[in-house]
Amino acid sequence: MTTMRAEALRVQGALALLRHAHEHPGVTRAEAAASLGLSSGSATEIMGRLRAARLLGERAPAPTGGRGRPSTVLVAHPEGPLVAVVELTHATWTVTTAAIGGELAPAPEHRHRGGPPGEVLAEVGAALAGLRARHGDRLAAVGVAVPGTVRGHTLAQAATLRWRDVDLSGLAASAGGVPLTVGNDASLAGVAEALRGAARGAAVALYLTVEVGIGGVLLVGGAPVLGATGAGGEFGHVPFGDPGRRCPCGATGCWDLMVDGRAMARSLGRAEPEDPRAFAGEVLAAARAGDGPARAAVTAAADAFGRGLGALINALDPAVVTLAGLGVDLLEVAGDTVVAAVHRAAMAWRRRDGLPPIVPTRLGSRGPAIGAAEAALAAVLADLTRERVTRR
Amino acid sequence: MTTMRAEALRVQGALALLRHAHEHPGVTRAEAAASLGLSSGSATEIMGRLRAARLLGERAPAPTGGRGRPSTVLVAHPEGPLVAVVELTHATWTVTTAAIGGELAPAPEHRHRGGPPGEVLAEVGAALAGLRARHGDRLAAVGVAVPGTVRGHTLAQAATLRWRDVDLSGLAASAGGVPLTVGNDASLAGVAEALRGAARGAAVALYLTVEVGIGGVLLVGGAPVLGATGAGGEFGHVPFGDPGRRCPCGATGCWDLMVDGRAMARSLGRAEPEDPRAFAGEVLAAARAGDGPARAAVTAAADAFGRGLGALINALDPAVVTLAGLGVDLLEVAGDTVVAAVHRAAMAWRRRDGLPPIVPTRLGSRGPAIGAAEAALAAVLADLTRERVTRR
DNA sequence: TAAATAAACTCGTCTCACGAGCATAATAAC
DNA sequence: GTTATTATGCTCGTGAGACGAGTTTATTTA
Repeated sequence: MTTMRAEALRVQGALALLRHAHEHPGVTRAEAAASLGLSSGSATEIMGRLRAARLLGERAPAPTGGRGRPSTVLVAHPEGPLVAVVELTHATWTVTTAAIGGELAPAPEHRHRGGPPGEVLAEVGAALAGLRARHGDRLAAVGVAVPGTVRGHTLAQAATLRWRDVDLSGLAASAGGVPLTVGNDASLAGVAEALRGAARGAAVALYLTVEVGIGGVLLVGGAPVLGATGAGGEFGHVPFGDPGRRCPCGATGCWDLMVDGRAMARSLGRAEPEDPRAFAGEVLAAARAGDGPARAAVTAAADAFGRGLGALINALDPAVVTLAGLGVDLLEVAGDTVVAAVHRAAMAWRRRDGLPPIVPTRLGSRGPAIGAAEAALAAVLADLTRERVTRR
Repeated sequence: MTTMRAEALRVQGALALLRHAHEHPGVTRAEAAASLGLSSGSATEIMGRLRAARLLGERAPAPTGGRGRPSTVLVAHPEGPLVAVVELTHATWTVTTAAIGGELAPAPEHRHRGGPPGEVLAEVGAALAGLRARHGDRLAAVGVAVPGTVRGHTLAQAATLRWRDVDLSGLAASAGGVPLTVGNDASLAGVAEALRGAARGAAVALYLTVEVGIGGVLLVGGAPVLGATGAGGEFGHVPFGDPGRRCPCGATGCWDLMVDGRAMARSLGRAEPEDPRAFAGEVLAAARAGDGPARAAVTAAADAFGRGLGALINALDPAVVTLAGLGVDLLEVAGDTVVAAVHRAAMAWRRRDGLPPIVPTRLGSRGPAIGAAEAALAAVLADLTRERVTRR
């Protein structure tokens, strides 16, 4: 009866190399060994074990042009573990796979009719069963990104889908009973941005996405700060707005209400739009085309957005702020207004020392899926601690 | 030329036991081995190495009353490493030591006249030199808690001391050139609360202290989220207050202005007090004694405090909120008001699911010193990764 | 074709943790 | 007071991982 600690210790070196290869796709064995401080002998030994365990493979390098024996490139083992990645949006679903290294296999986007959960989940489940049939035991985990509040394996609330308390653990069963990780799309996109996007390497990063309301997450060392119940990152429901205005969330003055399509409609004297996201798109297009009232509405939203951003920068001191969704548009159309508002809201000494850069997402709409893949792969790597990665 | 990775791996088991003993003072060897999953043989071997390295010792147990051979209690080695702990407040300084396990040696509190930095630092430096003379090489690090903004080893700004850009690295020299960790007093108190106080074990905890303005820190897994420049936790400068009111920090509407002695003075129609902290104390005493206007002023502050708290709970979703300073008084005198305001500011589903407990600090005024000791000891433990903890 | 260079492989050695068996220190039962 | 019971600590042979010196291999340059 060998204890877990010993096993964990044993595979430490192997796991370190595996993690490094995952986090630095395309790295050569020699580079990896150097940055981990491994001797070439140890690297050989560890690679032998990882190859035998079907975790990591090597391929011939693209010729570097330099002298000396070329080093092999570390890649996912061709028969190595895969994770299934499910991305659910208010109108589409996508199922694909990712291997160590994090790259997503291309996959088609399916539209759904926004019906009851069972209908959509059946389709997704069938796709997962297909992956299971194709890849068998290689399928090691499922990562799911959903547009709503997540608690454990259930989607507690998804306003755009009009779903409540939907249990997603059936998806794990469809994929053969493998571990399941479920996350909010914005949180996962933030993770992706911190691991492989515009916030890579930042010790503390803030990710904010504006669609209908504001979603976001604080990332510390690439890990999302999800809070005690997994519902952290509700920055939209901090009262940076008009204290007299009641939010559907039950609080008043929420920042949410000042930034999105609903706010623009109010600025323009219109009724609340059916689809605030689409409405915001129209207003932004008009503003880009030079329409005066539209510009004013966009500028007002940009100002409110920047004011809140400045306050969050005061409180959290991120090294970088990454924006997605309408945030990118506000930055493009009224970047000066955003920056000026951030400036005004920031503490004086922060202005002097330089505020963090505010940059658009680099992964765009693939963020949630990439983040879901990372979450699932992290679970797979963590699980290996218990498995045997021994010689032969 | 042995690489670092190998050394790090070698001492892993020893470090794990050492950390466990540090984090669970008074644990027995048998308990520690069980929770780390070590066999009794391994525990013996590791303890042998740790004893030989003068890191950990054992003492005879208090009789448990149970059957069987009693297990020894893990304690800091009597000749083991010590850290010097410096706590600087607006009116006092204290220098003491802590060993593995984190307990502070009792030490007198010295008053200072709030003069120029050199004067006070000379006194502190002399005390550190004294510790160095007494303990020699056992003194392994210095941890400092200061009432102000810290950047690296310099105290960038300390309003109550009227210091700016004071370099503290001289303190390391006084102690014999050992590593130095400097931290903001509120951040360190938060760390202490998370590791050994009321927030122990919480995955995410929020610590807030009200003195003049609001200091605080978010703790994730016991580690402070200090942000990119080390200036995170400025929750007092988030605009939960009156948007028209300008804050000395350069922003407007800061929460700070609504909660402390200055706010109470405004409520009472008084001029801004010289010493807002002392003034707040008087108002609280009057409120406790039943004075009507004082009660109203305290209630207003409690309401503003609770409103901001609720917003922060929305954004960060802590498992527990720990209060210090005036926050404790507000909770005692007007706890109902605080809780009601939190309730109103929280999102509806959070109200339903239960808000996190809001509790007073358990470490009181010793928080900053305990946190400084923890920070310094963490540096010492991290350093051991490179040292040899080998047999004999 | 040979020299230079960089990387991978081989193999003897070291250290760590394991675990089975034995020794020890306390309480409980008689 | 003596013996059984129980939990713990110690001894020691074993296996695994990483090291590093020396050797082999693959590529570029002369």
